[in-house]
Amino acid sequence: MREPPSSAPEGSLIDPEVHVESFRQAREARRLELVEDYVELIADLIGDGGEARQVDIAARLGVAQPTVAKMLKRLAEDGLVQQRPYRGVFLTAAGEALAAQSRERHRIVERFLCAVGVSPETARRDAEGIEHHVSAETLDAFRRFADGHSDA
Amino acid sequence: MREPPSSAPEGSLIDPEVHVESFRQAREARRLELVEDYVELIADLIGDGGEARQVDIAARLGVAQPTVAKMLKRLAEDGLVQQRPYRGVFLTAAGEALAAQSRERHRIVERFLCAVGVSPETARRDAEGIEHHVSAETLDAFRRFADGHSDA
DNA sequence: GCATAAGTATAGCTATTGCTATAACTGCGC
DNA sequence: GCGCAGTTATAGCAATAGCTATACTTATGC
Repeated sequence: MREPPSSAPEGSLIDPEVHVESFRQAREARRLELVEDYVELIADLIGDGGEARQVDIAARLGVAQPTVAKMLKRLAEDGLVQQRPYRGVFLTAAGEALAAQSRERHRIVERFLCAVGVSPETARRDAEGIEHHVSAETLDAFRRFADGHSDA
Repeated sequence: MREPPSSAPEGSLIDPEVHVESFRQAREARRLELVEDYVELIADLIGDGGEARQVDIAARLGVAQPTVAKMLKRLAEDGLVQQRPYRGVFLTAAGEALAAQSRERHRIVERFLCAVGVSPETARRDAEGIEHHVSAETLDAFRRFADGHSDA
């Protein structure tokens, strides 16, 4: 009692393959969000005070210290950070690279939001979530726009 | 060997409370993402073909059918959908409301991305992830911008 | 140098979201 | 009305990300 949807979609539904790909991309981004947040924050903490302690990371992220410890173990397995027991945590070359990239993207998104009229506080908070879902092409458009409207 | 960070932040670090709040908001958004995606998709499927079957939802989302079944049970517990065993799934009034809101937000974000010069395909894919992290204020800015540049 | 405070590690729990495999049910053809 | 194909339900597993409680290590003060 269902006609094959081969030719004419009768509603607002888009191509299933595109749909799947969009969701797949969103899931993938969600998986990487936390990793990027951690690496970005560790880079900031090291840049600010010379070291990144678990308690500081936990306080910044708003989570408990064991949660951070577990995550750092995973980041170490992924080769992004290096940790010495009971000592601080450092970024590997790969970690530095990812942090730099994340920070740059974050900065562009935040600046862009301000450029389109969002208040600085909201821009900062929304950028934290949006940055992970911005593709290279969109980031490029954001950068161009922000550059062109930096003082409007 | 660490001075108290009471007065002057010497690096690029923002106020810890703001930091925590940003991450908390991002985590909260992440928790709601899936729910909104499901409800939005169910509304689309019903609007398109009159019914939303688990296999169709699974095919669109790119996940397995049992994953959908489990999620629908949760949505039913949350009062967003109503399901009859071995029959289709329907949206409750609350589900309809959430779907309408999600769809509207999705539409605005996608339209906005196109307005700033992103290609339609990329706009569609990025919107799927971005929409969940856009606050009311930012959405308003997006809408204003898209309305003013609909044909530029 | 020893006690205490601060920071880190570990154990064990929960919830979420994905999977595969398989059982149960519906509806259709014949 | 029986069987088979399609659909849904259920069971059980894994990974992730959070938590509390507690043990361990380091560093500091005296």
